[in-house]
Amino acid sequence: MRQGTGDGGRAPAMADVARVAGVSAQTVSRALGGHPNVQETTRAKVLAAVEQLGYRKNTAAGMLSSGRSRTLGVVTLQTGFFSRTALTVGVERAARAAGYAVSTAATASLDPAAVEDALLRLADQRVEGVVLAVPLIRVSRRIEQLTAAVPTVAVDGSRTPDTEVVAVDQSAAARLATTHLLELGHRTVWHVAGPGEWLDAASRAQGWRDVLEAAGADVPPALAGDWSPASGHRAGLILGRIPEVTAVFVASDEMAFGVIRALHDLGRRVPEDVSVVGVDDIALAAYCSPPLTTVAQPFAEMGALAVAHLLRQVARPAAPPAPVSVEPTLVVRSSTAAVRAS
Amino acid sequence: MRQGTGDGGRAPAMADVARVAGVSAQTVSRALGGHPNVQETTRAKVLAAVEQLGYRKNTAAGMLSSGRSRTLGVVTLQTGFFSRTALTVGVERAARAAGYAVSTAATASLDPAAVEDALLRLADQRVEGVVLAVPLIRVSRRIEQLTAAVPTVAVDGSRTPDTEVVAVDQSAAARLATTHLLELGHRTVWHVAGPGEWLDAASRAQGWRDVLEAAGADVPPALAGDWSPASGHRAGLILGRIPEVTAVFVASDEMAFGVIRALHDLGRRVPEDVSVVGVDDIALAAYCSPPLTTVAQPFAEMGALAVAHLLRQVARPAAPPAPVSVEPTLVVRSSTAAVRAS
DNA sequence: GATGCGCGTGGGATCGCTATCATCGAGCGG
DNA sequence: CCGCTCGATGATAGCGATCCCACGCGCATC
Repeated sequence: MRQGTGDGGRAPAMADVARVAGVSAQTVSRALGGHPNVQETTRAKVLAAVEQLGYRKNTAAGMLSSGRSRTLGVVTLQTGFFSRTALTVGVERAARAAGYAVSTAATASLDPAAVEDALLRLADQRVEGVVLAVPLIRVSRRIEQLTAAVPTVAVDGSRTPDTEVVAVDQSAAARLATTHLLELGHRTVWHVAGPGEWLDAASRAQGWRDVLEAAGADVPPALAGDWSPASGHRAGLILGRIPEVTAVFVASDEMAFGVIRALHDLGRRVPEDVSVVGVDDIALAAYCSPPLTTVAQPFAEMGALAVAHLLRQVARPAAPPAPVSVEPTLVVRSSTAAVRAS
Repeated sequence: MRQGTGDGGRAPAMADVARVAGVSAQTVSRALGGHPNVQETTRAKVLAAVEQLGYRKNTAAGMLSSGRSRTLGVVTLQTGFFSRTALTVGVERAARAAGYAVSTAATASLDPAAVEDALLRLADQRVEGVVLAVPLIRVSRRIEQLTAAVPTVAVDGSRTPDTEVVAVDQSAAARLATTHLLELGHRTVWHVAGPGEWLDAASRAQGWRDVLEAAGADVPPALAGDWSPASGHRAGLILGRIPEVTAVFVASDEMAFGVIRALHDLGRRVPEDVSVVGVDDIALAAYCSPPLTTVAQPFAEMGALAVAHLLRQVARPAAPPAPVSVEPTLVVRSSTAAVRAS
């Protein structure tokens, strides 16, 4: 009747299970740990005792004893950005499937000290691998040490000397968007970029510039936002006042809607007067007005890929870092249109 | 020169710090644990040794020894819903401020078995409190046991016998929205609800119905969505074909934009022909077209409040459960307009 | 028939910390 | 000046799992 939870007695330990099953604690450990050399009948007895007592392994004890935590860490930004959430979901799913727990450490800023702090919190938990889902502006000596001490995968293109990289090719995303706009007949394409410190933002700007230059088009100055719809709106208020602006590539969907709203406020229609392309393909992209042409990024897959790399590295620490690039895809909706023959 | 990380030697333990500081391990423990009865000079010596060795406490060992984890758990849905992300951020910030770590357990569905699994994962980590951020459809016997075993706060209005509740008054949110529409002169208000299993959705539907009945207005049948923009779009395609629909209260912003898109597809203008109100006040609400009138919910504050309750309960287990209700606020934008005198 | 090997099992020792109790000196009223 | 309390520190015993080693057994080998 003593069920583990409920009465006052402390939770059952492995020794209790051993007693009930009529074996040693050692055998219980092996049976539960999936070791090969345990007789099937013994394992069954152990499992029955576990069931009866409602026994659950004490992870702290296991960790202390074995030194292994079977936990992966994620360093992420303390924001509701769609991309980060989507990625974390992918990481968690993949990790759980591999029998690993996931511990996330959110950092409030990209400041090296804040990132160090997040890494330290993960280190305290003795995570066996880390997914770095923040764009590192500056890599401090301390960050290098911390990422060198444990297998680490960066998912945003930033890297430290000992970091593997699994990232969407942001430059390719930008080229996809810019090329699409040029093919629609636009003379050139303007750009609303993300914050300068984000590598994603820089790569997108670079891809955009490359395509324009290759096509012999003018390269207008890029405006910078902070990923927020409000910053997109501010940029849009500027672009909307420039008559020759007919095509804009915006570095994120949320900013893109801000841009569209501003254009609308200024009486310029999308896509009739100005075509707009975003990046991310958030759920709302297809349902706001107008439905947004955008570049989709496979965040969940990236999370899964990052975990796969991590586990490979955990299993075989000698494995050499091999950057992996995931391809984005263009989703054409109604915010882009061919230039009218005027 | 041996810095903890870096060379092959194992990480420094408390005994190493003790040796360097010239005191006993026990004193190191006390100094680091913030105990009162430690001389200031001794504490300084210990801190210096810690700094020199790059020592960090082994949380697993501490947990095993003391039985306390200084960790709070969050049970959440494995989705990118804005509300859940925002809430988790609030929880994390508040917990960290109180010196607690946060461990999240995502569940893929609302199925009791899946929720049990998430709770078990948290129990395995010996969390000292749990924030239940999932709307419980059905509370299994097992869930009751698990939530009774540890202080628990539900943040969505669902509850088990031993659960405290910190929730936004969803019924009030619905009344705010519905009243706003009636005051604009609409004869009645239609409703696109969330999934039937969600208590939030049910409360919003109830509040909507209450206001209509109190005003002596017709209560049209409610349509149900699944929170996704796509489901809002489907509902909108139905509502848009009914000529007498002039006002719609939608249970979430994302669905609201789906509804607006559908109305637009059918040639009905928002707000000229139909007024629409959403719930949540997501970042995009102000920047899509038209800017959405919506009911804002203070998610981050709720997270902080939940943590406060939890910590109070951890400190004083006898404290009686006291449901707390947080008030939502109406944000009027351009998706609602007075009925034209026709 | 002794040797050796592999398998299934049990018996400590151990991980790093905290709780508990013991100790030792300083301050103080009687 | 004694015994008392109280504050600061040290020694010891766990917490609950895993690791390494030893042990007994059956079977193939020479």
